[in-house]
Amino acid sequence: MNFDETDKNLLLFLQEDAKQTTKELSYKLGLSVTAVYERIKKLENSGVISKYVALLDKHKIERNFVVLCHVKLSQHKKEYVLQFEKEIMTLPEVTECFHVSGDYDYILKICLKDIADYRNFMVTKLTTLQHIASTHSSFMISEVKNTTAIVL
Amino acid sequence: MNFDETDKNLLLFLQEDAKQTTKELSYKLGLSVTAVYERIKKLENSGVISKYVALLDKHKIERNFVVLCHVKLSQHKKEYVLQFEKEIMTLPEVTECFHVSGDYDYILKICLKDIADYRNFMVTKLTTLQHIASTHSSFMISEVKNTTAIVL
DNA sequence: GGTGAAAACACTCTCAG
DNA sequence: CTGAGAGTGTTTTCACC
Repeated sequence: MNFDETDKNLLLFLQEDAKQTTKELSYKLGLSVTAVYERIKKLENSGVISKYVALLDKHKIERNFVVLCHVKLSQHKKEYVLQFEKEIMTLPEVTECFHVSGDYDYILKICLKDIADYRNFMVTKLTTLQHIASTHSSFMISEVKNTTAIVL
Repeated sequence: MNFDETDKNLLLFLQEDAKQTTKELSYKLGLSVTAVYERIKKLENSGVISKYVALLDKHKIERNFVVLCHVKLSQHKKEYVLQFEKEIMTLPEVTECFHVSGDYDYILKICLKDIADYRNFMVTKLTTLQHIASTHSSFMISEVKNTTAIVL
């Protein structure tokens, strides 16, 4: 798909605040309401905009103890990889899990209440998974930048 | 703040799809439109719901080359830390940056088009920052799980 | 806490140009 | 792309359980 400057600006506005009305956006973009409406529908229907979501304040819901956990598997057999990934999917504490290159196989982002919950999670959930060779956790000290928006 | 089961379900629904009407939500929750409306307003006004955003498909916008980069500073002087964080904030390619405990000081998530853009970013942007001792990058092979929703 | 209804308003969506 | 109109959802208030 091809994006002109108006599309790029529109996508940035919607990534910052999805509850703006087409009227507000039409003013910011210098277009008519209908023109903006049709551009948004095109971006939605083509799948460029995948979904609209509410973001929560991690402090207010007591999930601001964030851990980035590196995981290494004992073997890279297809069966082991698939089983590990399947089990990770079911853990609500794990909000992100990326299969990566390098010393470790996976990097997980885990959102918890405090270090007691972290200990509980590691002992009763993560380390009970099969085929894990080792893990290495980094605790988040502060969130320097954390955006869902991608600038085009 | 205190959340009952209805609030928890409501927050989950809104984290999955923020464009649902209060009518749809009232049906799913077994409440009246007014009751749902007032709960949502309360969650918005208290800051539990911090914002509503559009999420984009990284493949469709050609930013699906994701790198998780570990950065170590040469010294932890307050001045160096603040300068590094300030500069990171201005880089649009960096969508997330966490100050963490452990061997490295920061973990960054960087979204780019391809490995050529990665090379360019490292050479012309990241490694030109002051006070960086070392970096270690892991390329994302696959996204096992990537959600913005936190289950309460 | 909750319901249901009514009214005013704003927005979405379609259509002719 | 624009402007206008019809349809729909939002928002508020109210009496009441």
